[in-house]
Amino acid sequence: MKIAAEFFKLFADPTRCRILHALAQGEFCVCELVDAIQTTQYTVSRHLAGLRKGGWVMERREGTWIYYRLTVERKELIKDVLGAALKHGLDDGTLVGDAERLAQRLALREAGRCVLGYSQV
Amino acid sequence: MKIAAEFFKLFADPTRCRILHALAQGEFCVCELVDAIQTTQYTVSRHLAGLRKGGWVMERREGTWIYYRLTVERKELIKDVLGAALKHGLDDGTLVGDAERLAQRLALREAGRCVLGYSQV
DNA sequence: TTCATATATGCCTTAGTGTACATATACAAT
DNA sequence: ATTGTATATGTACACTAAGGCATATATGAA
Repeated sequence: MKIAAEFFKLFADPTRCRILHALAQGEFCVCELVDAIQTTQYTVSRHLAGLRKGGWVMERREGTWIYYRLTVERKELIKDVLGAALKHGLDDGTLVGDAERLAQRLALREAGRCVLGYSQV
Repeated sequence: MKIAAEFFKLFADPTRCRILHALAQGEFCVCELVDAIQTTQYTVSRHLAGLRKGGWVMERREGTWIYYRLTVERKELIKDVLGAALKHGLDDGTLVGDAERLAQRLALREAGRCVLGYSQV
């Protein structure tokens, strides 16, 4: 039973919920997530570390950038559950905003530039 | 955004997850839930109090028994999300066992008897 | 009124968790 | 080597939350 509870715990935190929703739409590097989720780098990194340890996400290095994506085995589960919740209007607009910011970052990625949007050295 | 996180937090605890899954299948009184979930009375009562305050469940008194059920507005949301998770095999058998015990209690209810199965006076 | 059953709750301890700050590591370029 | 960028992590702190224990409340019966 703890399996189910552990699973739902993934979405029980706003930040992690936003990260998972972003990754449910594609592969993103940490700085892109930081920009989209509008939080600090170490917060995102920590959540990703936990998700990685739990086998929910995979990483792929490309230079200094590290791209994260949902693992194949769990991708559908996550998308289905998130979809079921969103179908009932559980998003207050935050996830939509995240998606827009992610789209903007994707444009920058095309230009080969990955600029940190957060102001913390 | 906190709305979604708060919602998923409902299922982030094994006991509460089992209670909600039980209530997703019908209306049950506290002692029936205690028996099915196999925990203490005050634990169930506490969770139900929280769920009531959050507007997730409704109560209906009948003598000394108090029957709880999911509120109409949120019933489908809960069932859909739980269903999506269970579809991917997230139950280790616990929820199935709970359902069986609930069925047994329903038989007792027919006989007009609601006996506490937990041994704590 | 007294007793039995069913449910709720105040208090406490404990475990878990999310974030902030600082720092460390990894890679690329000059 | 040094600098800059991107990411990870050790430590500490604050906060939440779940369960145990005792007790209170509510209803019904004798």
